[in-house]
Amino acid sequence: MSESPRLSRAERRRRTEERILDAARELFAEHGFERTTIRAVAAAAGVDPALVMQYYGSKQKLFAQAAAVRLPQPPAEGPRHPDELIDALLTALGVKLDGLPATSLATMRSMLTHPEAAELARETLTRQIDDMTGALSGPDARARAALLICTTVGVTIGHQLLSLEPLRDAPPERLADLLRPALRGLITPPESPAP
Amino acid sequence: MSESPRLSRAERRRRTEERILDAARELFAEHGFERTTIRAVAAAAGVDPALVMQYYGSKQKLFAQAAAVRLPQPPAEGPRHPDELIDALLTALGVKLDGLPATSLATMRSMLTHPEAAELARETLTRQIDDMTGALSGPDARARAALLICTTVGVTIGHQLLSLEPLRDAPPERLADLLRPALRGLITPPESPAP
DNA sequence: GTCTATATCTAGATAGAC
DNA sequence: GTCTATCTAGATATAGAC
Repeated sequence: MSESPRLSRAERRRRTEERILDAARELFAEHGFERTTIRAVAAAAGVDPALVMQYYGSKQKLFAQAAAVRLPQPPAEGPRHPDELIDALLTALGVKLDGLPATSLATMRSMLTHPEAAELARETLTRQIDDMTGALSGPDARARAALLICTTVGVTIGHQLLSLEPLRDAPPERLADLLRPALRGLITPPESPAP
Repeated sequence: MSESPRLSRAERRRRTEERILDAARELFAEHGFERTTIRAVAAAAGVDPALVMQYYGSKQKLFAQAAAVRLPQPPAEGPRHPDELIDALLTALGVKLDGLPATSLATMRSMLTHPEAAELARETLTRQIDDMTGALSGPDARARAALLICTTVGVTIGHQLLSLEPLRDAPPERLADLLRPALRGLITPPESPAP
């Protein structure tokens, strides 16, 4: 079981930390903050519970690390073509792909019941809304942006977190195709035909 | 403080039970299952914690009562006019109005982290999806119905549970108007112009 | 550095006094 | 019938042995 023997102490420690964090992410993503125990995380990572505390200080801090989202999208500069926007949306929220990263799922899973996760989610979503707002033209851009983001959130929840059977069984690309006209309905400025 | 003195014992008890249930609904809706304590419910209802147990047996059972949704919409018979469907959707999920009943909020708040709430939510949403499916024509009716429901769920979460500022500040009717084209994009059968 | 053992805290549930 | 007091379980967090 022991890996290559030439691993520095620091390297071994780094790997253990990472293993713990990965385990935490998965459990937080699956069960949420409250129902995930330090013991379970330790067991999943194959370490002692005390070690988890040693490394991360508290359950809160462990969650903060596990759920920290490194926003990967600074692009969204100025208005773009609607179809690009739609694709960006579908990609960004992982509707297209088979699943969001555990990091995002962890935040999402707990955002309705854990204050810190709620704050994190609000910040992330607000930022996404702001980016999207800049890309929209016409009246009520900010509200429309918010509705766009919330739509993808709702679909993600139904698909990834609740596993609603009609969404779970449908191929992701098909869902993306079905969603396109709806998203376009929010992207197209209201009360004026498409430009 | 004592009410009209001519209240039968049974009547007084009934009112106390109701007061407890109301308090439970609000706290479950606001904080979720895990973070709501029997003690807090009792305090909010102005009774002793033991009384809550006496009446409802367990926290689980109290939650089940508080979150039990009496589905108020058997209508949805056969296909209708798209605009009617849209209005029904917007009304049903309380986007239009100022808020959902605490009962529904309680279920929603906990559906991502509490297994029983998740099951309840799945049943309710699946039923709504089924009703909606029957009202849609064209291919992939069930998937489109699911996307419609999830959209309203996402907006409700952003609005009522996360209080995203762009949604919180916008008048509900305005949001409804902005959502209409998007919902229409899912109601209109794909790959064919509007009938 | 790692783990055993334990302290402490919180909350659900219960028993018995009034 | 109502409440005080308590029991119990489960979890975070810590102290100290190895």
